[in-house]
Order: sequence, then structure tokens, then C-alpha cells
Amino acid sequence: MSWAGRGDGRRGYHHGNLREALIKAALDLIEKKGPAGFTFADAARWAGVSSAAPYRHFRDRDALIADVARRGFDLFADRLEHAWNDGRPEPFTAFENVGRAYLAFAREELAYYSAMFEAGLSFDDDPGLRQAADRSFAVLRRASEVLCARLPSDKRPPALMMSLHAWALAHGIASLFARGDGGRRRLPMAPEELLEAGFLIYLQGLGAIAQNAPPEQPAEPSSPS
Amino acid sequence: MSWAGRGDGRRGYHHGNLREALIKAALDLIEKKGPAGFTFADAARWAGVSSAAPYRHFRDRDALIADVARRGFDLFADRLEHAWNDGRPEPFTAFENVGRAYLAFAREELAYYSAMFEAGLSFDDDPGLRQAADRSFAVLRRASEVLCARLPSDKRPPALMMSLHAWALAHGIASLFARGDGGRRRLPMAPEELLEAGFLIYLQGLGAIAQNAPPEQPAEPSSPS
DNA sequence: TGTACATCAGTGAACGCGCGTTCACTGATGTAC
DNA sequence: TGTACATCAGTGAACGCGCGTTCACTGATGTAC
Repeated sequence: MSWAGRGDGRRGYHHGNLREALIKAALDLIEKKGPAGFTFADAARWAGVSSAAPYRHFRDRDALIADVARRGFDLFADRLEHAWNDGRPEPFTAFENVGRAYLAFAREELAYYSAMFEAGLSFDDDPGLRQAADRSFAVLRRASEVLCARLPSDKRPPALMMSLHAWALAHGIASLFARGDGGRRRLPMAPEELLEAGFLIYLQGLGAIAQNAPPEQPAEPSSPS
Repeated sequence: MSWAGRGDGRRGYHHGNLREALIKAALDLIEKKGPAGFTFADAARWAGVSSAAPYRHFRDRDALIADVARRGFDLFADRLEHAWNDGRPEPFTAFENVGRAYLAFAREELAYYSAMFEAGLSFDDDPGLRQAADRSFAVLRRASEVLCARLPSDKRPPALMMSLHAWALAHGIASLFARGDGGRRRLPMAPEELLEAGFLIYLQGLGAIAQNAPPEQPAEPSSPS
């Protein structure tokens, strides 16, 4: 735990890595009490530091939350990217993996997810934040492009639209049913199943895959591997 | 304005209808500052009353917000119900109207919407709240049943699943793009169009309607009018 | 119709609390020579 | 290798503020007789 200074629980006058410690504190507190319940003073206490110390690293409470959200989007993008895996083993399966990764993130990284989507941050005022958020969405966007490219051109929808549909469906399911805090509604099936079924039906509607049959490897027509 | 007492701006020792005034205050304040920024003291001030007065009507701040959310769900259910209009003029069109009503509610009744979905209320502890929320969802559920009943039985999906898909898609689009506070992302099309297109593709995927053609009156096969 | 009284719905003063923020300060660290 | 000094990253005390909540109280209203 290099971020905690000496690592033996004690520390001297200097903390060693207060910035990181404050972010960890924020994650911990947001997870427990939500983004609204998180306070600057609490974070300082959690890090074992005076209440004035955080001002050396963050302009104010919002700046800290924004930094958490930015990191969250970066991590989110990484996870989605990893799940997409350049469309391997096959774009449709890979896209499903992206959906699962989306829900898994909302469940497992509740604190990040809250900071990203529920803290009421303004993306317009923070280019870094916006950029990180865009990078997350770009994964969905690119994946949609690959899927769209496989459709016969007369049925091909705009890839942007498809990615927005996928994003909205995943986000809706995550927000309503797959939050990690258990505070949401019960569901008669796993959120992942719900998302997968919905997306499958959607793709059938596009004519991307045969009706009532999940696609098998469709013989690689024109993938830009 | 019978809720404000004499209606001439002045009032005597008694307010007249403080309970309603506090709820109006909550809506106003939530709209301006979000559910997190809303305080009991603020509501009292807004209503022109001492900070102790609200305790005559609500146990605490959360009880007030819960009441706002409950009313919101009631109103929401009414709006969805009205849009569905018993499946007239035709179930598919009526379902689209429900979707539009969903997005319109999120945009126009931002304060209610926030209290309902973003205040972190626990539905388990408040039967009245849960019931009102269930009534909203029931509209989607019933509409889905009617739509499902029109499908050939070999293609008929569980109506519950379909309603969950519709709910999640609408909620995702509303949360990401159609919030009334302008704090969300830009979109190259109207949220309503995005939702409608998504749902259309979904229904095509179910085989409910012809591919690449919006449905015309499908000759009333077996509708329980 | 008038009066006495119970009940209700407010007041306003007070309290403790924790937060955000500032300030002069000081201990620790790194670097030039 | 040692020393002087600049810079950095903390301290802790203090401040004003607004919130939530309680309390004894009091003005207004409704009702029984």
C-alpha cells in the first residue's frame, strides 16, 4: 500500500499520497451513503488527516467527485474495451460481453457508477470528464459500427442510433435493476438475461440474425479484423 | 389558490394548507437544486412558516420527499394510463404514445421524476410508495399484454419481459437524454424519435410487424377490445 | 345566540452539530553549493 | 558529505453558517351545551 505512506499504519507529518487516499475515501463513502451523503470533512477524517489538508489537492468537494467520476469513466472504458476485445471471437458475442460488462460495472463499482451518473456533475464545465465519458461511449459506438457493417446495406441502420439504443437499454436496466445497493426493484430474471434477450430481439428486428435463433459464426463476410 | 389560505398573500396565525404548500415547496426546490439539495428548513422558509411548523405534517425530510415521490408515481400512472387510452386507436400506436408520455413526464415533471427515481428512497419501507410505483408499471405491463396477445403464439414472448424491456429503454433514454435540467448529453435526434425507432425495431424482432415498414391497422385479429 | 373549553396548527427561541473554509504556522523533503 | 535554504504538504484553531430538532408557548377554530 504505497499510497498510505510507510504502510505500517503510522505516518509522519506528511501523508505520502493523500490525493489517492482521498479518492479511496470518496469511493468508500459514496458507496456507503451515496454521492449526496459524501462530505469533504468525512473524506479527510477517513484519510486520517486534518480537515484543511484536502484543500492542498482539490479545489473543493465537487472537484474531488469530478475526479472520481473521471477515473470511473476511464475504468469503465477499459472494462468495456476489454469485453469487446476487438470483436472477438465474433462481433455478436463480443457485443453481448460488452453488455454484461456494463451491468457488472454498475453492480460491482457502485461508487464509481454513482459518481459518474448520479452526482449531477456538469460535463460541459469539465473537458477531462467529458473526454473520459466519451471514451466509454466510443466503445459502444465502434462495436455498433462493426455489427452494422455486417448487415445488408438496405437494412443497415445508423451505427450511432444503434449504439444509443444499446446504451440506453443497458443504462436503464442497470439503473432500475442491477444497482449494487440492493435498493432497487426485484426482477424475475437476472439483469444480464434481460439485457441479452432485449438486444437479441433488437438485432432480429434489424434482420441482423435469423428469427428465433441466436446466430452462429456467420462466415466472416467483411470484418475489418 | 385555496392551498395558500386566504389567497391574498397574507395569512393569519394558521396557514390554511401548509401540507400542500410544503409539497409545492419541495417540488420547487428539488427542481432547482436536486433532491440532495433540498432541505426541510428551506421548504419551511419557502412556505413562509417557522422551521418547526413542518413537523406538524411530516415526520422528517425523508417523509416529505417520499410523499412527493408517491404523488409523482400517481401522476405518472395517470399520464401513462391516459396515453395508453385502453389501446386506442390501435395498440401499437397507443404503446408509442405511452413511450412519448414517459419521456414527456421526465422532461416536464423533473422534480417528480427526481424524487421518484433519484432520491434513493427505499420502496420496501413504504407500502404506499411501492403501490403507487407498481401502478405506474402496471400500465406498461397491461399494454405489453395486449401487444403480445396479437402475436402468433409460437412467437409470443412473456409480456412481463416485454414490459421490462420497454420500461428500461424508456428509462434509459429519459435518464441519459431527456432530463429536463439540460445537464445531460446532446443527441442528434429527439429522444422521442430514438425511443420510437428502438421500440419499432424491437417489435420487428418479435415478428409483431413487417420488417422495414411501420404497421398499418392489422385487421383486428384477436384483440380483447 | 352566546359562552366555555378542547384541540389543532402555528410561533420563536434555543440547542448541538457538522460542514466548509481560512489562516498563520511548522515539520519534512529536496536541492544547490 | 555536510549545510543552508526554498518549497511542499501537512496542522490545529477558529469562524460563520445553516440544518435538524425540541420545547413551552399561543392564536385560531370548532363544538357542546
